[in-house]
Amino acid sequence: MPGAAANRFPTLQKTVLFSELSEQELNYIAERAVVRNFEAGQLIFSEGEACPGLWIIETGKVRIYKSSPSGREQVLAIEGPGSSVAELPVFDGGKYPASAASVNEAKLLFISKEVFQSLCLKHPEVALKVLRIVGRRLRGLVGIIEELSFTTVRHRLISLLVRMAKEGHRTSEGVEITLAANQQELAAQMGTVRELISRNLSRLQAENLIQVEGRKIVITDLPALQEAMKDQG
Amino acid sequence: MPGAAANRFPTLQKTVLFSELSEQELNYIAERAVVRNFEAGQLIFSEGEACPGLWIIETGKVRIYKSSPSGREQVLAIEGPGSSVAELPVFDGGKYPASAASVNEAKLLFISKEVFQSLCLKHPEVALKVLRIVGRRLRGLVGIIEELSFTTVRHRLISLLVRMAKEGHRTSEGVEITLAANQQELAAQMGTVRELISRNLSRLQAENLIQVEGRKIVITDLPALQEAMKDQG
DNA sequence: GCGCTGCTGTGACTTAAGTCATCGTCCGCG
DNA sequence: CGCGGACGATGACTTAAGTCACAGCAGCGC
Repeated sequence: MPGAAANRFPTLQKTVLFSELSEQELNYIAERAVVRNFEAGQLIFSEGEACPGLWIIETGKVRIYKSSPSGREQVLAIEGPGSSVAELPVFDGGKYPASAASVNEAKLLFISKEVFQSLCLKHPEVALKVLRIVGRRLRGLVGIIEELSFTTVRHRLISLLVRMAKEGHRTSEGVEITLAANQQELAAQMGTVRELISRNLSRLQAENLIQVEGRKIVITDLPALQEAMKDQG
Repeated sequence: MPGAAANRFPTLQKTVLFSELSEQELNYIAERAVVRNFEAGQLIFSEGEACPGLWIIETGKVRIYKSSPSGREQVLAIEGPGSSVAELPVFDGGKYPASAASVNEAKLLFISKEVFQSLCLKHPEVALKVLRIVGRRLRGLVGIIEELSFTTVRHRLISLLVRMAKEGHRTSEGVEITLAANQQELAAQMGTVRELISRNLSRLQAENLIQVEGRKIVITDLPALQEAMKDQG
């Protein structure tokens, strides 16, 4: 099936993990990878399951999260095309530490851990790449811990808005940004509940720092918003 | 200095990371490693500093932690002899994501990232070992996030006591354990403040679940203690 | 013994977080 | 048009977390 392999080729090449491999090696992987399609919100794997291999995202976004017995969720990361998911449990032989689900419609490649491990042994650069990626992931987790442990929901929300402001577009009123998700999801991303998102947005609006119109938010006073973040560090 | 190298040899051999290397290779590393001694509580590196290499613990314990502007601390991990510290930032070229300090008197080996990276390229098994260790670390961090995000201080404290109970020794009164650190440090390990540790210990005692005598704690009713953990999710 | 220091216990209080219930609005669909 | 579902706002309340201040008590040095 060289045809099928050729189809997957462009994705693999774009994948950070494999960017330095030769065409031949990419084909080797492509022939051994399995494609799977997921519809929006579909579960990819669950926390606690044995981990048979790793996933490469071809299209769509994937949400990696923990859920509590009481139904609350904490998002650990959201990954997009070219990223890999579950690189790590592949190596220590343990279970998945968290669950993953597609955010929207998504197409993923699955690579068994045997194939991947032998690839790492043959091409040590790949292993180093994995380490680099995992490094980024670890930084992300440490950041979450820092926020959970030291800051308030208000602080985390402002922090998100300020980060988004960098990519929003300026208007005469201020910087305009659009929330990518509903409040339930935002809450999961900052480890709290929906109501607190709603309340804090209202409060920021009452303080004349932002203007909320549905998911569109105009940051009317960015400097003051950043200042408000420092207040209760 | 073959003599100096020989001195470091036993440690390297015991190090999880290098357990599969030949004597020759261990010597290669030993000759390029630098020994450094730290007194109790001394800073090894600070969050945000550039990361010139990784550390191997020969003796003593090392505390990896984040600190907040207001002075609070959150412990991410405590590592003992044979463990490595800062394996990860070595690879992605970034800064240290957290700080590290010796808990007690400690002796560490320092290996520059150049030496270590070339070692990984020459011996892919080492890279896989690193990945395995990093996997464990990542699980630890995810566990902290889960606790911070879903549970109360009371829950975390009970959880710690129950874990320690496995290694405590039985008496006629119950299982006896000894806290390894003062309350300030316990608080840092569970991401809270000293007062809450004190209060929660008192409360558990008032509920007849434990008996506190300084740092010695007798768990008089282990099953009930475990039950109390389930109560508030 | 005296005073210093580090550690702990606790009261009194403030504030953040979370829960529960309710209501309104928008939107799609039969 | 009217119904239902998803989403968001919000009031009322409970509880956990954190802050501040202070007191008590071992242990140590002089």
